[in-house]
Amino acid sequence: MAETPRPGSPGTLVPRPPVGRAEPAKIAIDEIDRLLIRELVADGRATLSNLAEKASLSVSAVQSRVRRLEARGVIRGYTATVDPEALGQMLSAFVAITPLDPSQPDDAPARLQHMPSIESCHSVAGEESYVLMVRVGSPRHLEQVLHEIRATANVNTRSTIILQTFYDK
Amino acid sequence: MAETPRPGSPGTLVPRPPVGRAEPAKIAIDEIDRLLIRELVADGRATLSNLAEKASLSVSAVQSRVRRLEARGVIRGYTATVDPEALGQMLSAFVAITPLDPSQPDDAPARLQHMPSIESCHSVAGEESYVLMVRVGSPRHLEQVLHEIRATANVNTRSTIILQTFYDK
DNA sequence: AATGAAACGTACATGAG
DNA sequence: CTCATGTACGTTTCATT
Repeated sequence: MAETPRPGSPGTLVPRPPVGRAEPAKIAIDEIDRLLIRELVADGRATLSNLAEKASLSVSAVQSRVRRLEARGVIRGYTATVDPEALGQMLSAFVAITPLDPSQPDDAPARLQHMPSIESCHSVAGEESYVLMVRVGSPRHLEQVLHEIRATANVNTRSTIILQTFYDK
Repeated sequence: MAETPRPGSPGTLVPRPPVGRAEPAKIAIDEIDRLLIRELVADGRATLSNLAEKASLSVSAVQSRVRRLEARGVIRGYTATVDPEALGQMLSAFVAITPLDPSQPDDAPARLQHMPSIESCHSVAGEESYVLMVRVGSPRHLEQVLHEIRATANVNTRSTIILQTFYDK
């Protein structure tokens, strides 16, 4: 195959076409779908009739779209949003962890999954290997959880205490 | 007031009573409430009858409890859980930011709130001042968002790319 | 606080155009 | 996708314990 003329030769700092939005979209998700999703994120208990009104569509049409979005996994499910502090989880933190022994199989996420104080677990490209979001009742409780994390997954931890959450859409 | 006898004198490493759960609990949330919350987190569209069955309670009893939890703000609301990748947000990152000019009023969270790529914003006790969770379509898009964050809030940024999310309860 | 029943409203499913 | 129909069900209210 012939090489396409380089749109910016190596070493130049000339950027390529305008950014726009990356649109990999395996299958089509149109504007109506996006509207329905927005509404359902705003109110997970919205009825089909609610949605139909917002979308200026019939209930049936909305129904099939929502079912399709659910089937495709675009909509994963529905959940109640709970105030952690109301449940006594007064302290939240990001906990970045690094395996101590790189020669051993790294199954930290699996080992930690059962711990109820761990809300999420991401593997990351950065100084550490994983970042956890942890919610506990008190500093004492955090200490205990950190000990358990270290012992369970054989990792170092670096914690960043959350002082205030401004928004979490 | 007389000083209470020190339960562990300064300098000792003797811990105090067992950890248990910190229970600040302004008002009572009993086990049934917790069950209802758990069920509603698992399925935000669960009906009162569903919940009544799980709790072995009457529909009316469940109704008043759920309404109370909502009114108190324990249950903040209901939302659909959406797969970010299905919506073309293929890249997520933690972005830690630090104000460049400490003498200026720090209103970074307010300034950034309008940006749709920013999913959450926490102020933290750590090396940086805030940690954002950002979702974008591509590395190019991330670059653009980072520029906008820096320009809008007059901050430095340090990004940690999320490679994979194992769980996010 | 919880129960049970009664009444109401409507959300949802289905099939035709 | 719209429209129309019928059933089922979720919710609300209230009297009672």
